[in-house]
Amino acid sequence: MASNDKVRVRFAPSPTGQLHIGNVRTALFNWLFARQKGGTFILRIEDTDVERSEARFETQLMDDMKWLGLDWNEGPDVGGPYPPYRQSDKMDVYRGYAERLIREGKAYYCFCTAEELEREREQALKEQRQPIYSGKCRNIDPAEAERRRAAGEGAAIRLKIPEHPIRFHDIVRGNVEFSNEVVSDPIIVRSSGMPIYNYVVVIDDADMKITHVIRGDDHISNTPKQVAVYEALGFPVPEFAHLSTILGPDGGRLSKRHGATSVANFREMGILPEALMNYLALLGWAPSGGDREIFSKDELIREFSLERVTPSPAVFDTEKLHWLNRHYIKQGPPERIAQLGAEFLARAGLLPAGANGNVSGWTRGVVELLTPYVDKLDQLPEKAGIIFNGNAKTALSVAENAEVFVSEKARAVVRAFAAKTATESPLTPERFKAIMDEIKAETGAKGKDLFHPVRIMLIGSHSGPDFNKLIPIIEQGSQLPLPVHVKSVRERVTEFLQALEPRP
RNA sequence: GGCGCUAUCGUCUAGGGGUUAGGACGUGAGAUUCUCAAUCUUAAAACCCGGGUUCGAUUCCCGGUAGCGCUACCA
Repeated sequence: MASNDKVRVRFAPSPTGQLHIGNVRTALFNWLFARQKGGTFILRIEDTDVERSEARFETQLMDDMKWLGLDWNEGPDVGGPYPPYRQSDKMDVYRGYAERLIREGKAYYCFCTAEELEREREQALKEQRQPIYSGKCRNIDPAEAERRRAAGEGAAIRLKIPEHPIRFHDIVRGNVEFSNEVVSDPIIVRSSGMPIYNYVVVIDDADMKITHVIRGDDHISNTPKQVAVYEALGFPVPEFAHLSTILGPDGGRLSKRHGATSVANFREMGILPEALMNYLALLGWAPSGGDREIFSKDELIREFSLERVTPSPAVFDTEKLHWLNRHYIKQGPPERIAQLGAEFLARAGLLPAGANGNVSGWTRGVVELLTPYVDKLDQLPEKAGIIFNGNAKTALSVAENAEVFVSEKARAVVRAFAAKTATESPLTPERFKAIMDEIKAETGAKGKDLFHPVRIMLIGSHSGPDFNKLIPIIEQGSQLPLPVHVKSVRERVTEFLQALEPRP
C-alpha cells in the first residue's frame, strides 16, 4: 500500500448483546491504530442477523464506547462519506453485487435445501470425509437455473472458490495460507434473499475503503472465503490483523460464567475507563523493553504498534485490572474521583440522591478516606460502614473485638476516653492526640493496647484509617442532614460504654 | 475427524543463536504506621516435549502434545 494512503479502519460489532470485553479490545486496537496514523476510525453496525439484533444494544454499545473514550469519525449516528453504516440499510447494494457475480459466472444459484445439505454433511462426517459442499449445483446451466428460479424454486447464491490455495498477509501472524481443498463454495446470499456475513463484510469494507481489517482471530478461518469475495469482485485486498482471544482463568473463552465480561459490567463496578483502557491495551500488546505498565491514552496512541501485538491468547487477570484501577483512583483528579465515588454512595442510599454537580467537601473527604481500601468504586458503600453503620453491640459480638476487652487495661482506656471526651464536642484531632497522651500516661497502655480499644469503640474494628482523618469526618458528618445519620464521637462512645458495661 | 492459530514464572509480558532470561500483577519476608490499607525494599517463581541445523539452542526448522478457533442458508 502506498504510504500516502490514509489509514481507514473500522469496528463492526453486531448489536446482539452487551459489548464484550474482547470486542472492546478489538475496538481499542483499531482506534489506537487510527489515531496514531492520523487515520479514520469507523463504527459500522453489522445487523444482518435480524433474529438476534436489537436497537437497544446498538445504543448501549455506543454509550459504552464513548465511556471508554473511543470516538469514531464515521458511523450510523454521525454519518460519513460512505453510508449507510448499518448493514440492514444496505440490502439492495449486496443484492446488486450478487447479481453481478452471477452474471460474470463467479457465483451461481444453489437449489439444495438446508435439509439436503445437512444430510450430506452428516454423511461426509460419517465417512471421515471433509464436510464441504459437494458442488452439486455449480455446473447447472445458468439459463436452466434462471428458468427454475422463475418457476418459483428457492435458491441461495454461492460463490465459486478458485482452484488455487488462498493466501493472505496478517500483520500479527505473518503469511497465512489455506488450501482450496478445505474451502467449499460459500453461500453468500440465503434463499430468503438475506446476504451472509462473510460476503457483506467484504462489500462494506471495500465500499468504505477500509485499509486494515483488525478483528478477532475467530475470523481467521473465514478470511480465505472473504479473500475470494474480494478477488471475485475485483476489490483490493486489505491488510489483516487478527487479534488473539481473551481467555478466562480456566483457559476457556472469557464468558459470563467467569463473571464480568461486558463494558457495562466494569463500569457498574466502578472500574475507571482509563484503567480499563490501560489494562486492555496491555492484553496482547507491550512496548519494546516491556518494562512499563502505566499508559495514558495519549501515550498509548503514541506508542501503540500493530507489529508488536502478540498472537497468543491471553488470560484475563482481574487482579491486575484492579491494581491499575487502584492506581488511577489514587492518581486521578480528586474532584472527579470524589464525584464518581459519591455516585456509588448515593446509589447505596448513604448520600442524598441526585447529588449531582460538585460534591461537598465532606463527601470528598469520605471518598478520600476510603479510597485506599478499594479495588473498585462499588466497594465504597461497604467500606463506608465505619462511618455510617457504627453499632456497639455488633462490634462487641465480633470475637476478635470482644477479646480485646477481656483485658482490664483496655476497659480502663475506654472509660478514660469516655470521661475525657464527655465535654469535647466536636472532638478535634489535636484534642484527640492530647487525650490519648494523657490516657497513655494514666493507664500505662501504649501502642496497640492503647489504640485498639479506642478504634473498636469508634468504628467497630481495630484496623482502619488514620484517626487524624477519621475523626473530623465523623464529627462533621454527625452535623449533616444525611439519609443515614452519622453518629458523633460522643454518641459512639456513650453507646459503646453502655454496651460494654451496662448500667441501669 | 479435517483445517487453521497459539505455546517464556500461577497470570500479563520483554528478550533473543552464547544473557545472572528482564519488568509487572499476585504470593512470601522486611521497613514504615496506633492498626489495617497505601507506600518502599526484598525473596521465591518460567523458556511444553522430542528430533534436526549449529561449536552452541529457550531463540531457527520439523514432528508431537495441549489449548483455542473455524468447519452454518450465525456474526
